[in-house]
Amino acid sequence: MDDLDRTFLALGNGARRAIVARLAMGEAPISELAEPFDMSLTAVSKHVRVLADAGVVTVKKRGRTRYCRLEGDAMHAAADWLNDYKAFWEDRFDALAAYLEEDEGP
Amino acid sequence: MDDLDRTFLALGNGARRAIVARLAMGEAPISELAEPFDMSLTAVSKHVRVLADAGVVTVKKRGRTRYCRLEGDAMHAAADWLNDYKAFWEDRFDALAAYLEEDEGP
DNA sequence: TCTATAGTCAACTAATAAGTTCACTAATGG
DNA sequence: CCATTAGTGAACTTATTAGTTGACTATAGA
Repeated sequence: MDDLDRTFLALGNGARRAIVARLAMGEAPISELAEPFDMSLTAVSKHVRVLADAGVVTVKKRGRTRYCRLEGDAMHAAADWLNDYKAFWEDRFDALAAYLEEDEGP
Repeated sequence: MDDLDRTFLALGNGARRAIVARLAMGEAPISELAEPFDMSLTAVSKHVRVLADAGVVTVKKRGRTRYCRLEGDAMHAAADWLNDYKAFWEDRFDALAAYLEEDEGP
């Protein structure tokens, strides 16, 4: 499994995307991330680990609290991958053809 | 499981992303998609089904052949979701703050 | 020091994913 | 008609995911 696999799989879950959305507003402890969910803290902690393994978030311990924050790089890579196919939702097939010929393709 | 879940999960596999890359060059039958893989046709057929269930590709039967082609909408939605967090890889936290205040947030 | 808080770890269950093989259907071409 | 090609379906294995509970560690605060 490669990095992109892990990133896309991490984002393929609504709870984890909600965590990402929350962290976009600023770092937060795991227990705070867990509040909106009808789910054990353990379960949320596992979701955070999936995001962390994918590099989408980093976790830092201060005292007894683990603070999570969003890291852009993994999502950037995923967005870059997707954007190679922009032509398919923008009716710019000419641009895609040009892109594909320029190199080995996406 | 919602649409975005299915799309991200579908893309969270290298073989399926390779299929998407191939289809960006034009539609292709499943047996042609299978050629580069060291995998049974049945397995590739299942990968195509995962992509189709996510709306990433459509499959049309002509004669005994199923032609697959890329559909932009699902990937577009995924790219849109990711682009809401662009500020995290572009050091434009001001822009994100503005975005988050403008409405309910991402 | 004692208690509450923050979170992890281990063990378990139930569901889903990724692959296989084999049997099958449906269309093509000679 | 017959063999080949294209692909599906069912049954199976193995691994992973998502969640649970209960016991545990570590820190904070009165």
